[in-house]
Amino acid sequence: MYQKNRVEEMLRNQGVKPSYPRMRIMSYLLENKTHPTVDEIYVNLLSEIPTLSKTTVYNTLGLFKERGLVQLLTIEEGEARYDADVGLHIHFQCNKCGKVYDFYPEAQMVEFGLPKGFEITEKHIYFKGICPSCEGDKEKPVLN
Amino acid sequence: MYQKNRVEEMLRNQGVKPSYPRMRIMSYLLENKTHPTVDEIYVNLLSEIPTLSKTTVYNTLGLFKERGLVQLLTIEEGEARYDADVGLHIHFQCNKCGKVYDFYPEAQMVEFGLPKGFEITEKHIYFKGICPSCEGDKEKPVLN
DNA sequence: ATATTTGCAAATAATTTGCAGTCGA
DNA sequence: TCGACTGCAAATTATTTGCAAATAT
Repeated sequence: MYQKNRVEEMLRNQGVKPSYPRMRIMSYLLENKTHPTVDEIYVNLLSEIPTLSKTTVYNTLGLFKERGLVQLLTIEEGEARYDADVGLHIHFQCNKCGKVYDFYPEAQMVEFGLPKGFEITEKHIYFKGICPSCEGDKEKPVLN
Repeated sequence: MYQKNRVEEMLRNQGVKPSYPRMRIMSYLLENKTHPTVDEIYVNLLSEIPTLSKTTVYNTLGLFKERGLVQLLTIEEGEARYDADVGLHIHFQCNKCGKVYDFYPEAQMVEFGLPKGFEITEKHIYFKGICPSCEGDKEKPVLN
């Protein structure tokens, strides 16, 4: 469980005013490491923040991304997922259940070089396949 | 320039009937290694195939992907890009001009392992940043 | 003639925008 | 009070779907 103050400080550190919706959205991301979509965040917070609008969720996540507080995952076509872990790690999405897993490889396993002149600001590694719990049947996404 | 017969054979090999639109779409991908979006393919082929519809482009690319003839890139949010090179390589997208570059790293540089039980069918590596031609100003995407 | 492919138009889904109301220093 | 934040509704964009017409074997 993240302290309210801790989250507030995170936001302030990046120049983001810690309004109530922003605090709750950041807390949600920190407490639910499930790479939620905008809609998942919206739906789940709506019961606690009845006045919340999806526009605010979009605005807030866009702002967080700009300030480097979150990562935007484009692993799946047609929907944006957000991750409060901004460090380099591998995302694996199961083609059957749609769940996204995290893996933290040894540093030397992800050492790639690019020619001089390319300034890298973001690195994303996405794998797809079948996860152990879905092993057996190889159908396409069912997403519950 | 790809031989008509060569493309036809590629499609047949994967059980795809080589209709005229399919041949042209595959040729476009083979000749324009720019990771085009559905719309780019559609617009560019329209002058040569006036009856072409976007539905056909969607259908065809979906079929190609199913048969492993092309790769779907989700490097950018909100639009699907397609790549006829299905081997593992690094995609770098410039935040300013939006162009997507390809890099072919040494095999040992992209050796990552996952726990037993995860069956991997696709690997994608996406980098973002500023390319040499856009060096100097770090604005956000302009996309021509 | 029969199955497949194509293409229009409508439907859906995610995201963005315009703008008015609200909140906080 | 002023600028920033929020939220509704409408607009935009990408993609999918239903079905009829065209095509090919």
